[in-house]
Amino acid sequence: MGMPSPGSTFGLLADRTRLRIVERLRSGERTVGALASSLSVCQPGVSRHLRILHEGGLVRVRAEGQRRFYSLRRQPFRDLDEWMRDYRDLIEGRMSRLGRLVEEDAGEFRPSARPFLGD
Amino acid sequence: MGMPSPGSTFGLLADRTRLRIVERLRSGERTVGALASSLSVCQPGVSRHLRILHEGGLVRVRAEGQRRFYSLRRQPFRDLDEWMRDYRDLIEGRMSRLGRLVEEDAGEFRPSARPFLGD
DNA sequence: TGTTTATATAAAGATTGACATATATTTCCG
DNA sequence: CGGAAATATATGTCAATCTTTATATAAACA
Repeated sequence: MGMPSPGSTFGLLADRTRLRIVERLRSGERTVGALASSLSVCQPGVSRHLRILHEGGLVRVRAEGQRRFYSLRRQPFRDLDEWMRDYRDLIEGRMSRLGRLVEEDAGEFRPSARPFLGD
Repeated sequence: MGMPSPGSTFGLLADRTRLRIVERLRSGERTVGALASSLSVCQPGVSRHLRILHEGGLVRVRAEGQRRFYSLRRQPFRDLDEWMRDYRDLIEGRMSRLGRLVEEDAGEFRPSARPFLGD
């Protein structure tokens, strides 16, 4: 459990608030207060999520006086990108024969409670 | 809430078992039983996770007799790839000025319970 | 030193989510 | 038709997680 794997990164990004935090950090480092006010989330909430993100290796912190500047680390995103590479064939439509069989229906998608039966 | 967004996809992939299922499906469609035995997860468990994946739009189903063949849909992965595009600059080290300031430390990373103070 | 600002942690309640066991449904086959 | 195979659902339980409120720490400042 040294390096954060894509699997655990998914868990970090699965939370709505955390994802919004990460997207704010995409353009550069931010303080806790800046995040809290810009996201209209209470400060302890932001702190807690930042702690989780930090423990998960997604962000780093830099202290300057009383303020803490959080920013994204690149490694986990690099790992995510690497993980996605295995799905490039799927993404670009190049499927194995087995996959192609069902990929060709290409019909519209509609989620349903029942995988089948219901239209 | 129509199309599965990256955000919700992260939630789907956050679960260990579901991620393993998805990775099996990467090479083509599989039946529930095949997944259950190959992953050593009980069949109801696999069915349940497949239902969640289906409701989330990550997989489709094809019925053939008593068996159901599950396979990956490409759209959510395409969306994921698209989402990652916004992080390409970060991944490749091209950061905004603000980001670069902290990116340059490039020191080793070590998760800790306390974001600071510790070491 | 006392007060304000910025951030972290604690505690408690509510919600969600996973897992295992048992059972129902559908299809195949003799 | 009756049994077996494949898959889905229901239920009860347990653990993890999020949210809020209150409080603690730590630095800045007057």
